[in-house]
Amino acid sequence: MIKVLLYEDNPQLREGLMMLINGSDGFEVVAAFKNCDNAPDEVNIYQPDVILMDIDMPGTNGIQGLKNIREVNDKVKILMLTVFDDNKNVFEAIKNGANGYLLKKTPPGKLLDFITEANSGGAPMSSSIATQVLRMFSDMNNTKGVDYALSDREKEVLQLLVNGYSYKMIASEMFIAIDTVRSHIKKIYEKLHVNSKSEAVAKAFKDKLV
Amino acid sequence: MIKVLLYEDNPQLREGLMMLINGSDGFEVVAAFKNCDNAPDEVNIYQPDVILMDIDMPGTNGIQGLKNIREVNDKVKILMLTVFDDNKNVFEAIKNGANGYLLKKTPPGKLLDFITEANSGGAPMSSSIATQVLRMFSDMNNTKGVDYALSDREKEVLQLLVNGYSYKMIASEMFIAIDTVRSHIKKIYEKLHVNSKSEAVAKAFKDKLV
DNA sequence: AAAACAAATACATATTCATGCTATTGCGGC
DNA sequence: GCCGCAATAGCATGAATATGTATTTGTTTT
Repeated sequence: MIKVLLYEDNPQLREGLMMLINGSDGFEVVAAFKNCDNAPDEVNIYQPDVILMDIDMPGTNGIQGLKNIREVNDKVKILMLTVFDDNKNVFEAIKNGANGYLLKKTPPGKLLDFITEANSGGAPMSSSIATQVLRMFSDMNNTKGVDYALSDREKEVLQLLVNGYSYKMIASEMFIAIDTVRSHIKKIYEKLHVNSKSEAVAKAFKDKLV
Repeated sequence: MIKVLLYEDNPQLREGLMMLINGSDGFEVVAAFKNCDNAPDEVNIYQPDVILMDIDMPGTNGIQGLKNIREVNDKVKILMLTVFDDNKNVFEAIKNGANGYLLKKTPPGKLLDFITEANSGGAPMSSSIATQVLRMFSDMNNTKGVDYALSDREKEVLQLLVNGYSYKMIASEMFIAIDTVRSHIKKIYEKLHVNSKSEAVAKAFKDKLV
């Protein structure tokens, strides 16, 4: 028996979900609330397996509710429910430990599957959400950004700068004279359009050169 | 009719998949190959809607095949197939524009659903994969890491350092004396366990303090 | 072959940094 | 009321950095 806790402000939808879930073998709604202002306490009391959490609720919204619950319990599976697959909320929810993200238009049969899936450690997502997540992921990791046309040697020097090496240390690390280090760094500054070590380091991080 | 292109080195599995897909209404295998050494050309010739791509293949592996195809075609949907849900490959595949990631143990009926889902713009994933993706995502964005107990003022100074300001500029920006800037920075260095501006900047980025 | 560029080295100088020590003020906790 | 701490400020000194100019030696491109 999977114990479900429900947070949904719309009375019709809340009742509908309760009927659906309670009417299905192996599922049970242990409680349902119209806001998650006291979610952490309620989770403690009812010890659900899975929580269905609406995103848009008056008072404490779903994301905040998620955070509050996660502060006291990182074991219960939390599925976020929303009307729109808007980028920002998806991102926030995932960051804060949601186990899945479903659109409200998910058909009832599918919803029960998703609850089961979450309960057994899966990460159910409506397909449009999954697509977004993959896109965010690949965007985030493919920034390889601007090409400053640094020479190999200059890249080496920059790498060492980022590691916090002084000119002197770079010189001995690379077996070259300190004056050579200077000229490399000057060239790097020109190419990156900066004029200090820390700016170069910052730029290296921002543009994922390292 | 969804046109499917198949890359799978295991003859039994390849035949099995062909039979399954060709035997189902609305699906058709346009071609099947035991390696993806010439994948880009083959994609051009057969114009499939969806590609099922095994990860572990002799010669060009699935990830490399994915990259090669994506260089000439970013429209065709590519589903990666694998025996293991190993972290590194999932990550690589997603980065390089895979549309979904399925375990080979996916039941046949489900597989057809997944192909349909991919074809209509979704991102089908076996649930254990989806769980991994979410975890990677949240790890990556929740590093809020170590707490160095910087005071508010120290955080301001660090922020300006990261922006490439000199002590003098920070002083005038914050309306304080340059010696005060020094004191703050000395304190920051102690707290971050560094001893130069660029190390502090690097640490700020690494530990997502900014 | 000439031109362009990368890598290495050298010297000079002004500015900026790192570090030590000291000291005042104001605020919150005990 | 005393203590600790954050924020402020000053002074001194040696080390590191930024910038300009110049030369030599290979490699690659045209």
